[in-house]
Amino acid sequence: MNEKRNRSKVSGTKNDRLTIYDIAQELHISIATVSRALNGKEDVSDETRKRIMEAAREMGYKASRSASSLSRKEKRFAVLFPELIHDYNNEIRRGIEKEVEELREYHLSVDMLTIQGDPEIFASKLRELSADGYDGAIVLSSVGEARLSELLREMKLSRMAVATVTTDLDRDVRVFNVQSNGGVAGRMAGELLSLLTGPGAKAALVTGQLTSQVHKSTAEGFLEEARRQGLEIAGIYEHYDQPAKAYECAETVIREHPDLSGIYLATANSVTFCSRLAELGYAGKIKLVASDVFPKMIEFIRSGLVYATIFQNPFDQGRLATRYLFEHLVEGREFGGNRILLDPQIVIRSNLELYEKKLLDVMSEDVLF
Amino acid sequence: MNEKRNRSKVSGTKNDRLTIYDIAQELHISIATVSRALNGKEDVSDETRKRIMEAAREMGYKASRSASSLSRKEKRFAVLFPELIHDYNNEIRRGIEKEVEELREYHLSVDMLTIQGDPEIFASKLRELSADGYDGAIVLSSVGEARLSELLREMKLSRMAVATVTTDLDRDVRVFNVQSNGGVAGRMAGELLSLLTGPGAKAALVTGQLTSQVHKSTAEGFLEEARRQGLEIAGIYEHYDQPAKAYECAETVIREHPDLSGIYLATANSVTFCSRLAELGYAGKIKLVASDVFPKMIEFIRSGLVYATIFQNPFDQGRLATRYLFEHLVEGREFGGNRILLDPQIVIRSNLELYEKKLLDVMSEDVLF
DNA sequence: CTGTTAGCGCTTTCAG
DNA sequence: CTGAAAGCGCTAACAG
Repeated sequence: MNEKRNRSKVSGTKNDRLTIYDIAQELHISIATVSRALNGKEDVSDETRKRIMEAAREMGYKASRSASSLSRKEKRFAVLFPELIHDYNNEIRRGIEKEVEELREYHLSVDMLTIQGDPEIFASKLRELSADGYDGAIVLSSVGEARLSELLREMKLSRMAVATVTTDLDRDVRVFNVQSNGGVAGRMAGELLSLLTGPGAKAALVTGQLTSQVHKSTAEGFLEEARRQGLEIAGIYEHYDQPAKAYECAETVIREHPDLSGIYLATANSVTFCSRLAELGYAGKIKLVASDVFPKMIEFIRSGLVYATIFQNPFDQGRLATRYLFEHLVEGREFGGNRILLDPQIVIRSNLELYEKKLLDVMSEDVLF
Repeated sequence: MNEKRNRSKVSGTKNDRLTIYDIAQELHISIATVSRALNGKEDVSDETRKRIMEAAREMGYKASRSASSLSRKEKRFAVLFPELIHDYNNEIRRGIEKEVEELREYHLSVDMLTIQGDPEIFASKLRELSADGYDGAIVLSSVGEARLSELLREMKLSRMAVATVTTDLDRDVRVFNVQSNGGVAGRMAGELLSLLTGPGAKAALVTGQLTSQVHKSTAEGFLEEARRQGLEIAGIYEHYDQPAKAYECAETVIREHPDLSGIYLATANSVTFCSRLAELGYAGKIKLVASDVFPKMIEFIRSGLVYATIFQNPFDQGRLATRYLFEHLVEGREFGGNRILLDPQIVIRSNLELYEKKLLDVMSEDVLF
């Protein structure tokens, strides 16, 4: 059979690796079959496949990523962005691009697509990609999570794997989701705000819209911690990420609660709100805790208008989603439909520079990777 | 010459990669020579080497890590730990082990050594390893940075690359160093403490010993920010990481400054200090900001004895050092003798669970890598 | 459904 | 100092 194999002869390579040759030998079959079985290809009898899988597990076989990516066909996936690219999404994109660059070494190619923000169009694009033989897709849909889930469920994308970042779909139509740990972020904001205003003070929550799952858990975390800290919640305001609404919202909030001590701005798009608040002369008076770090926010913190912001790590979200989808596609890594939550971080003036640096392309390489 | 090469024929592999074949062809030499030159092997004439390097650069050649690690001899390096393994070093070790496991795929093998903490012994061990053909070493020496630097400079470890974590050596005797951004950590502590105590309050700094470079920059950062925030610095206390000294130190501090409002505990080994302070009845009275997260510290924060702690990410320090040393060894990545500084993070009660989880082996996979 | 075989891109003997 | 050739471990045609 595989007689050509004469181990322990050449190269300085140490000879201890367990390969498909070993398991083929053990089972008296060819390496090709082993390879096929291990990669879940169709053309293997159930019987044989079972024996192979079992042997592999028992012998503790672990495929060599190097060898496989050297011979494998290129894996392809697409990234679907909604049309509206704001700072946050842009950071996610940068994270994806960064990781893609590293994974090119392993024979991955990725196409970035911008899609008009309507669940129907997203769905049909996905179906098209699937038909075109794409192996996977990362979806960043801004709206219509429920509707899109429904559509995807109906069409059953043959073999294409879908992952989501920040915005999520139903568990059964995607492999995994990566987002920030909203619950903890909300609680951190609550704790900081209470520290800033003192106990028993009056605080408000300003957010995008609560129908979004991420925003909802952030809000819940905040309210929970606020309660714990004895903050009085004056109200919850949604501005639907529309500047006009946010502008108006700022006025409404202070009109309704002239004695307000603090506000948690739970979404990244609160610039207008902040600016308006400052215009109205509330700069130092109301303590602000915000979300994320983007150029405008850096100014706000530096000037003291905003005391702290909770960084949600969009860059790493993109990066991780890319890597995980790759591992799923190539190595069959499973995620059980789980959400992968990244740690939010507190940014105040003294560590602001670290996050400012991340925004530039400097990136200084660190962590992680 | 390399006639066996017939590109664009087989496999589904896309055909666009620039390989050593291309550059060999271009220069009318063999791929073996190209490979040798690119890897800095001895046996290549200066003339040829120069031509090859230049061609490679011009053509934008980038070696395939997969292909190389598939054929390469195993790279070996050693990790030298000081005898005293406390929580912090242990986390570094875990980080190293984690990364080593991932890099085994790329033919890396690592030995962990525990060394008696004396510069002379460290040096002679390093010289021995170098003679044994080790390609690199990561050093975590606890004391005698200056002396060890001197010894290493004298002996000139043939070709072995040395990297350091946390504790550093002189730039010319190691390739790079990884540590936490002490300066920023100190400033963060300063800002938080000032927020907790209010402006103009009296605060003290308690640290291990200031001869260590990391601790020194942390202290400087703290003092700078304290000044900025208008904190009055009552004093700087060193306890040399000795429990007995720390115990005593707690008493000294409150005796000398009964009106103290806050303390920054700048090193990880301040448990005794904290406990003693609590015993003396100063639990709620003096605001504490500490360093790092380890089991005992988690309790302190949960109970409110310590308000915040600055996490210095030892796990990632170990991990990154390992990866970078690997990249240096295998891909010739250069660091210009630089320090690689990781971002310190603020831990308060509401995000404590995230860091607690990191300590368990759960690690939940996230980031980074 | 299974086996044979030709590489992926690179490094390392082994001969000159 | 340089070249030829044999693999590293795996996958993808291509035959059966």
